[in-house]
Amino acid sequence: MRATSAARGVPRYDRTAAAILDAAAHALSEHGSNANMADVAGAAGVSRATLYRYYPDREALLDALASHALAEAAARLADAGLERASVEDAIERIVRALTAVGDRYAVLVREQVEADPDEIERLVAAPMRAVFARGIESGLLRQDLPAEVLLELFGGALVAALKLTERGRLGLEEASAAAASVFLDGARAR
Amino acid sequence: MRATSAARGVPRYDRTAAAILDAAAHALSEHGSNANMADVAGAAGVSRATLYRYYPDREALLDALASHALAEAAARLADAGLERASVEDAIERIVRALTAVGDRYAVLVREQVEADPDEIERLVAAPMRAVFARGIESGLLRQDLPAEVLLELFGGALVAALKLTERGRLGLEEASAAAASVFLDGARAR
DNA sequence: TCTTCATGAGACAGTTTTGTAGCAGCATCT
DNA sequence: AGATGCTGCTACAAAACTGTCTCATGAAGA
Repeated sequence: MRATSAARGVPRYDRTAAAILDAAAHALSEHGSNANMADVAGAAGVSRATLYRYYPDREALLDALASHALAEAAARLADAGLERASVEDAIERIVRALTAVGDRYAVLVREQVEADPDEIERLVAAPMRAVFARGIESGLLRQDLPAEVLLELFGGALVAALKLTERGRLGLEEASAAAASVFLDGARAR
Repeated sequence: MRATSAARGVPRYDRTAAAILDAAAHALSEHGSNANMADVAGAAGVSRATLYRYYPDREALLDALASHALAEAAARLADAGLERASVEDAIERIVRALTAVGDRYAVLVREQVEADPDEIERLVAAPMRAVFARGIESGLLRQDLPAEVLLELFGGALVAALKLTERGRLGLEEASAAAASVFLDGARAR
């Protein structure tokens, strides 16, 4: 096929592909899964035909979007050096890392695209859960709730922070700080 | 006489309408907005034609569903006697009230149906915000965050509780208690 | 300048979903 | 039993969306 040879040699292809993906992420997180391919194309500033040239069908687009977001989140989490930080620091770093991916994260959550559950677990959920487990074990975090539950509640706080920023109620920094602070205080052992 | 005739004269229609709405809520919260009218009809145990007889189009169904959920949530909140309870009690009662509406609330959130924003504000958001404002003013809750922000974070905890139950990770009671406890501790003044 | 190639525009078929309509069966109420 | 009216079934038209294809244009690269 032509696409493969083009993708191998030409940087241009990758560049526009990424641009489309970026715009698509934005469009989809606004309109939800209701968004057409036409809507996505429009948001990306390309024609519908071009969109289909880059992503053969809707599924391909969603998959690419999901793995892109996952990769970005994973990269930021990996850079955060969670293992070497205190639990409290680690939690704040997670908040900053994931709110930064915000837009794309929201897409993944709303739709149930769920790139590859195993990859999500390995690259995102596991490192976070490890932090919580460490906190529980060390006695910093309350021990009456399993790490899994804390993880979910933490996710709720994250989503809330994103909503606050989307709504312009707070800046990203303030919202992240508020979410981290409230969650941490709530999760801390007495 | 009038009351009984009103209750007995139209009951059939209203009863099936309510039954359809109930099944629709269930089907929609499972399949998301991807669910067809056919799916909804199937879930409700009626034919597609009958579904359309009760709700002329998709929008009418969603609207009815939204206002039904809103009414239920509002009723439970009103019954909770939030003004007469302590802030801590009030927050726990809100959690119980809203997680009970769970299913239908999830539908409203996932899609952006948003019944009537004014009604939501008046019947749900305002009473809750009043509790938070009272807590802030009385010094029970932290004063570095506006009630609006606490409200959003609280919403995040609520959604997390619903997810935990949907996933079978915790029972509704446990999940509600965990969410209330973590949020309350996090929102409490030091 | 000349070639190459991505792009936009638009037509097109196929599928899914929506909403309407008619008709016959059946349950409920009198 | 008889009348009313709700229901399911089926067919149908219209719309929305998807995915494919062709062709002319214009910009980037040799």
